[in-house]
Amino acid sequence: MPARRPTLQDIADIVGVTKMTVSRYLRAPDSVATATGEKIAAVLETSGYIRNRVPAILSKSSSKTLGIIIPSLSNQVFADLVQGVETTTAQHGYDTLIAHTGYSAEVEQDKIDMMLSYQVDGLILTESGHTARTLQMLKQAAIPVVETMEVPSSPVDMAVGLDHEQAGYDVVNRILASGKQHPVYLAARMDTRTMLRQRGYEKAMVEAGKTPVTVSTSEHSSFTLGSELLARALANYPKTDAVFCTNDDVAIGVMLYCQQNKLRIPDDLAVVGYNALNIGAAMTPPLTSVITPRDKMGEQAASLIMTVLQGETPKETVITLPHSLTPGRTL
Amino acid sequence: MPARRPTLQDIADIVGVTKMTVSRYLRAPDSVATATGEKIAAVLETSGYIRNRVPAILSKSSSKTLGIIIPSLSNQVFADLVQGVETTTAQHGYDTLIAHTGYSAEVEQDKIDMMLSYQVDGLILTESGHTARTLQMLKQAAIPVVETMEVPSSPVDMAVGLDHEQAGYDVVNRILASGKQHPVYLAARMDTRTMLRQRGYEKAMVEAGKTPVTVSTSEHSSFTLGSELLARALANYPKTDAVFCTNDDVAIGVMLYCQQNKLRIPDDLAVVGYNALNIGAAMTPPLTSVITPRDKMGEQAASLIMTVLQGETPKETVITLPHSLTPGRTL
DNA sequence: TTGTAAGCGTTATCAA
DNA sequence: TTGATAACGCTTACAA
Repeated sequence: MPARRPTLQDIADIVGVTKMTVSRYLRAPDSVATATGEKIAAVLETSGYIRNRVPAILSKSSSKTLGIIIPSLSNQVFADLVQGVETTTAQHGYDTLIAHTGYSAEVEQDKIDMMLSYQVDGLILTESGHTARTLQMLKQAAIPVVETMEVPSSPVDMAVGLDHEQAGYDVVNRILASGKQHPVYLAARMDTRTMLRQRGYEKAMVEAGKTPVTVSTSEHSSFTLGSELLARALANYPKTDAVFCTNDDVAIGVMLYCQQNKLRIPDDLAVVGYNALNIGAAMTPPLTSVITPRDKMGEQAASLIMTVLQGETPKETVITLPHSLTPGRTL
Repeated sequence: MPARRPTLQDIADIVGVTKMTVSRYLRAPDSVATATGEKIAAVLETSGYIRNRVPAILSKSSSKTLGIIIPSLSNQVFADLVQGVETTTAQHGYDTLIAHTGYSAEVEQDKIDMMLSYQVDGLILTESGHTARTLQMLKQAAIPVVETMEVPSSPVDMAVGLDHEQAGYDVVNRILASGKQHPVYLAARMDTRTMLRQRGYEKAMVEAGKTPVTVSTSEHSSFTLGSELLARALANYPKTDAVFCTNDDVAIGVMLYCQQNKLRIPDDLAVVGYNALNIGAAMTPPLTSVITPRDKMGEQAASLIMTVLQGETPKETVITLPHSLTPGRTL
């Protein structure tokens, strides 16, 4: 076991060239004489050299890496977003670093600090509530930043997202058009998107001359939580005949509760979810849910950053993607 | 907007001291005269200085950061593991960097390469199948490495995990003890843990004088997949009266299929899952599932690394944690 | 209490 | 085609 990792100098000493030649070989094998290249290749192989990008980051202040900050590591929604980002970054030879915040703006600040101290070339964020210090850091860092998932009213820099308020509004109008009279909004932990959907719900309700009713909690959303929220809704608002759920986890919990309590879906209770995850399709009847193009958002967010890093100016820097509804049968 | 991020030198120039004094202030405010400290603090505030840890990483070859490599970003299991790791690292002032592999050993190699090139001080891995190049890199890097989730037969370095084969063996014996005659193993994408559980299943079946039957697929596990696997099992092995599922997603899919097809659980079909996620508790009847202490694994894995980084030698470097079964009612 | 000098490992630049 | 040199921004060790 070596005392320390081999450096370019170590390789060069063995081969009998300077580290500059080895460095050249690593980045462009053709820029070195064939014979030299072969010798270097052999030594690299046996010594198990691991490249060290820290010096390059130091001298160029660039790391060929994007940072992605997501709220949660166990949510398919953000996994899809990351997948989309990496589809694009991989094509451009960029790496990605991932950190999660647990939906806390303070943790987000710390993670952004860490990523900036690692000199990421660009950042992709997923929440639009930032601390003052975060905003200051992002400004100072002067790197391209894209906020995703939602489109903030005043973006830090660029944005690719959905109009969640409009989606909520559309869903509720569909529910009302189906003949339901008393749709209730079920909300879990209040992130920004949850609140935007609520606003859309309320707007549609008010326009229809109805009183909006939201049943919410500060807990993480979960399947069991969906059951609890529905129980509370039915207890406090017995007329409830439809629920618009802030996400599919809650919607599934609602459906499971209905099965246990012999409520027919959608006859007794219409259910609409949000994000159209796989489990909804496995339910009986299949869950009606809002389709959100997460991977596309990720791809476009990364594309915006790549464009800026190439010194070009994107045509649009704030992009709103369309939403639609699955052909489920719970509405 | 500045052309580039302010450096310590910039701050120092404004204050009228050397960058060394500013550096001292940042790390230990008391090591600087009170008056000087106040001046520095003021300038730091207005200039929005962001610390740059790259030079320190370069000169000390240490980053106060651990790398965590997980297969998937949308699995509660790995989210819990990361949570456990971060509980420990936070106490020691260490940061974490996360990367995901999509269950590919080649991607794992690339991500490990990236993390090593960022000079992480330790690595936490979640799969035990590594490429030759990965093994060579880990050896050269000479940093503490912990493999988690399972306990490999020949660990790269240290390990904290569960005995999945034993867990599978125990589950199947419980199923047989309940009177079921034809338990089938339902497997999704074959990662190492899925195969270990299968081995335990087969061992128990053979010991009971029965023929093991595994129904599997190369696809990602999902709820819909659980339904499909069960349909295949029932079609090909009509005597099937119990299923041991490689994870809860598959088990839930099985339960949903049973609901649709009026199969009674556990009378017509017993179901056992793996990981004891939240959704299992929301089902009717509640899913019986193997409890895996993910957060504890993460904590212990990180503790091992912290111990080594402090120059001490851990008492045990290969730790097997206990498993148990939820008090569900599907068995 | 503050300052000076050297060094971390790579790459851009210029020279041979 | 290869080499010599300087630079990136910080911290350690030593000096004042």
